[in-house]
Amino acid sequence: MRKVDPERHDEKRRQILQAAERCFVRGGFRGASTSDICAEAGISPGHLYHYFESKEAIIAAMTEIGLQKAAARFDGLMQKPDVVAALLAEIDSLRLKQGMAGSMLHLEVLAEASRNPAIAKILQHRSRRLQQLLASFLRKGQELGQVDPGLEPDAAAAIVLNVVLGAGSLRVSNPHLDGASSRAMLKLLISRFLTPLGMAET
Amino acid sequence: MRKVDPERHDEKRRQILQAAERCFVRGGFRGASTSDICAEAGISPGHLYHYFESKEAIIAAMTEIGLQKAAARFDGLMQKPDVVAALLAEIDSLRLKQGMAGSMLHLEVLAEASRNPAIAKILQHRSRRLQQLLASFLRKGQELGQVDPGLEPDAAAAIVLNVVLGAGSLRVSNPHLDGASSRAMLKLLISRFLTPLGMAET
Amino acid sequence: MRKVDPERHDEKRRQILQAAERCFVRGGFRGASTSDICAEAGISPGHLYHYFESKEAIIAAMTEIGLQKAAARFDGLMQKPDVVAALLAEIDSLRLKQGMAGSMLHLEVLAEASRNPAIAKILQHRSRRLQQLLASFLRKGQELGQVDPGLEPDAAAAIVLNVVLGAGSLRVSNPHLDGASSRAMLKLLISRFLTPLGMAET
Amino acid sequence: MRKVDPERHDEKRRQILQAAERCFVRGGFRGASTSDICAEAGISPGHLYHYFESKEAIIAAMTEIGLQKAAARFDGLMQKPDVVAALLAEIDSLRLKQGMAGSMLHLEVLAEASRNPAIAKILQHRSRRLQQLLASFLRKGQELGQVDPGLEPDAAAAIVLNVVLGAGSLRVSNPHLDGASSRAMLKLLISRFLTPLGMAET
DNA sequence: CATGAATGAGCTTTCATTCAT
DNA sequence: CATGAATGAAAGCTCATTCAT
Repeated sequence: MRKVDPERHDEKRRQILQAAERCFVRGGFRGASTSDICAEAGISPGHLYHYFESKEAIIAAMTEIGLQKAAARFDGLMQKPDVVAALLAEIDSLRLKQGMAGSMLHLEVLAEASRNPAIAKILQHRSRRLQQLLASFLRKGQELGQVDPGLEPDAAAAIVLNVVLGAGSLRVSNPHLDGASSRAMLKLLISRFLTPLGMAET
Repeated sequence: MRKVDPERHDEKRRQILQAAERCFVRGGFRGASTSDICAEAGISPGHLYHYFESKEAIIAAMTEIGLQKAAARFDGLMQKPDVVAALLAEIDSLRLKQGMAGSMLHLEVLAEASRNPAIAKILQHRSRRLQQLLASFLRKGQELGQVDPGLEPDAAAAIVLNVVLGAGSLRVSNPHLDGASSRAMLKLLISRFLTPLGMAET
Repeated sequence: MRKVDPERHDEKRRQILQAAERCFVRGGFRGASTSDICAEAGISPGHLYHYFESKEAIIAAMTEIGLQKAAARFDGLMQKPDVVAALLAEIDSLRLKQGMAGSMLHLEVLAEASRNPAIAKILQHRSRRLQQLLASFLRKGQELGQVDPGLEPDAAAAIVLNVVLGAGSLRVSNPHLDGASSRAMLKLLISRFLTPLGMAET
Repeated sequence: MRKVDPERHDEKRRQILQAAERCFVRGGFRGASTSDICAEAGISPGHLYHYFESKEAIIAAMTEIGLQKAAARFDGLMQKPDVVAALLAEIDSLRLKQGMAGSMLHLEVLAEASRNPAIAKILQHRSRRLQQLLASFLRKGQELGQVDPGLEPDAAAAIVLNVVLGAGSLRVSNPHLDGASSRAMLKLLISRFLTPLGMAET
């Protein structure tokens, strides 16, 4: 005799977010209309507002989720013994798993954040967390002699994150590019940046 | 009964594009209306269509111009004796000169291209040119022993270009970041990537 | 298997009407949504329709109640010995007790009635009752020599009622007006209108 | 070769306001949609916003115009020799000329002003002007011995104005009322209020 | 009795584009 | 060349009401 079923509510929210994601991938944040999202989610136009206060709230929720997922992945990395190798492996998996969708949405988030303060705040907050995670990861690597101790961990983490997350746009400007070789090149870039000078190259 | 003066026409086009740029920086491609652009350019709403077929044509023209400018800058680099040093200097000047505007517009172009085939085509065409330019530049560096001969020039050029152009989004996700130190970090990243293994670090 | 308890039902109806009144004072009949009313009454949106057929039924019920209350007050006046004095005292208490709420709602009722036949009917029916009450009151005053015998009681009652009930709008168009002095002025107006010509002024 | 024709623009604005007035009389400020107004004015839905910033701007403009017209009428009164007689004559003409429309709109304005600060401001500003006009009118009457010198002109003006403007709602709550006799009653009310005590009644 | 998910029409407003002047 | 009036589709959002549970 439960009055409210918060599980069902959350489940529906998740479904709507997934529908929204598909629409946003197709047309971007501005290009996808709330009607599109409702149609994709199989609900009526007004009902969307039972679950989200506004279209912007959907964008915000999706931004949050996207970056939370990324953080969860990095959390997993912290357990691996070889820091640099783990990071390089991560590059491979990042690119493969999310396909185009993730990259495109990340571009959308960046573009939106550059003029929408609410989204900017979420992006910055989550980015900071990711960087702190990566920085502590790098520090561990420095202690183990796997990462160049001369690198300031926080600034290095910011740069590495930006490069890795920005790699998705390679496909946009160079669709003809060979995925494997550009991924290899990217790993080489990161590897040379982080590896202590005296060490041999993989 | 003066004929259409093609110079005046082009001059006006340029003015409108500059006005459009200001509007797009403020609100993005979708967020800026043609009326905004007309107001900014000091012309009437209808008159815009004497100079551009559609709003998309404006976006296309601006994408072209933006990438042409970047190409022109790289052209200049080709004259410098030390290839890597020139590239690093370029990173500094890139960031300083265009400020936020350039980065934000580049994000817009990428986001737009990821779902608008017309813009994608322009972006890809111009990117290819830029990469060819940079690749031949790298090849020259390899001949002079300034660039690691093991790097495949085309793939390396793509990666380097992506990293440099994507650096603008650092400011979006990390507004608090110290510009100088992140610029230094970025230069170190590029330098370690390109420099032959045996050479000392700057 | 308890039957529907009509007392509980009526009690709930009253609670909802009170909640509705608060909402209508804030935003007017059109400006307050049924959801607002439900939230204010602490019930779920659907449950409202167990107590009222429609939003208009709530408005109608409130119109009825408001005018019934006014009638009850006038009923009390009928017992007082000095007719005009009782009426003037009533003016004071009317203004003080209902504050802004009563006036604003009366304005809403008038505005709504001017285009909603159902509400108009209620308003007219209840107004007629009030006027008959006041008219018989005036007749009594005429018999006692306290009210000018030359005044036709029904028409005079209509005018006096309109003036008194309309006084609430003074605060809307003149918020800076001194309440006491305008009340005094209003009492003078009514007093001079009703008092027989030969009699001295209070 | 005039570029803009402000006359045409103003003429169109006036036409739209007239169309809006008809719609507002029918359904009130909230009940009439912008689409209704556009249809009534014979323009497309979007084009309304060429002439008015928002629906509220239309309401505001109409409020202004309505009260300006009232002020213009009162201005005319200032010329008449017998102050009270002129005012009474005005009551007759007021009621006849504007028919139901004026009264209903005035009710709308009052109801709207009671919760919309922007409209309240306009109403209060214009009301103040009207009252100052009427007050100076009354002062003149006092000098000429036509108005009771004991009345404080400003407060008296506020009351008289409220009674006269509020008379329109008589028709709403008493549609069956005889216009002539209630008008006579109203004039008697005003006359007894203003006339010096010693003077005979008309 | 009571909930809140669900509907769908309708709201105000924006905007790229066209066209008579 | 240039204007700005005009269009009409579509946007995000609200709301009275219904209904399965």
